[in-house]
Amino acid sequence: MKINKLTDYSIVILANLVAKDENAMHTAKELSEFSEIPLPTVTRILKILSNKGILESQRGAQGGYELTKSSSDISVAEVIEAMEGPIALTECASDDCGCAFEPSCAVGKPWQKINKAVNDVLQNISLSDMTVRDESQNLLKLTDMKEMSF
Amino acid sequence: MKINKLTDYSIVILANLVAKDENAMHTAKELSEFSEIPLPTVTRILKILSNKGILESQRGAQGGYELTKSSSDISVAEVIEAMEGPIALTECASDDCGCAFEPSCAVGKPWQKINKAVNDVLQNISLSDMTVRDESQNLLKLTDMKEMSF
DNA sequence: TTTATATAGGACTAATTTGGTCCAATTACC
DNA sequence: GGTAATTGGACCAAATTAGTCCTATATAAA
Repeated sequence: MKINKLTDYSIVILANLVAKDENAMHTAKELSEFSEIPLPTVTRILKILSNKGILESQRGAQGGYELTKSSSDISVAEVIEAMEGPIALTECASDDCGCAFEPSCAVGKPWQKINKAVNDVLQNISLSDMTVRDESQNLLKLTDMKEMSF
Repeated sequence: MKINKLTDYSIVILANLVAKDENAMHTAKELSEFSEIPLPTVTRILKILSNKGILESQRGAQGGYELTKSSSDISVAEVIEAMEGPIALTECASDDCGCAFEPSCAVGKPWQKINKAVNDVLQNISLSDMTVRDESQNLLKLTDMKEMSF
């Protein structure tokens, strides 16, 4: 029932990218320092997001990553799907399960309803919504989150 | 983003219990055979559900488990929470996170909104809704679900 | 053209979580 | 007392996830 740690990180990283400058390029190193997440982990996440089309990458000097569209047009659902595949609470619960049993599936329909509803929730919150600054202009860092747990 | 297998099982087991006879006692053995889930796993799940107050247990001969309330009064959220704790997509995202950073938490609020919405969805589907029979009166068995995946 | 800077892709290991099983103890009915 | 059933806990195996590292490739600037 929880999203993966990497997925959690990815949203923190993206929110920080938006907070810094949504329209600029940012290197992995920069985002790593900013988010206080180890560089190898950050690069791995950025590669995934880039492959899935949420970020655009440019190699070489002056390269880096930038959003492919406005932060208000990127939903949390999109990011979660990029990181961990289709959003579904159970294995056999996606709309296009495609299995032979689907037409007569007894449990499928309720789960499909549930999944659709959960999906809707996540579709309707954008990266921009997730990017919040407090008064002191401190941006979200991972250490905050660690200390905040429990 | 997925519920645990055990949680998935637990809903199948409960749905089958409801389907058989919502107001009767059922032994672990009976539910195991009916759901085609191995007995040790079923007993483990029933113990958890019993500890969390969703089922009432009676030991000894003629004992077994029965629902503590009507299946239409038991939400899917309740079952998921019993099996795997509070429903929250991230660690630090429950309403009563209780940590020192909460008042100034930059990312908390959006996640809390998301979690609340997801919770609402799951609160509004009952065990009774999950118990569906097809025309041929065949009840849900685990084998169906296995074969249905992919 | 060389050098420094970045990402790309993939392999690999370690850590954690989850699933599944089993045993000894307890309770209740007949 | 014997049988049928749950209880609690320990335990191992399997699967997933997190995290790191290495080599290749691309680009910009000196």
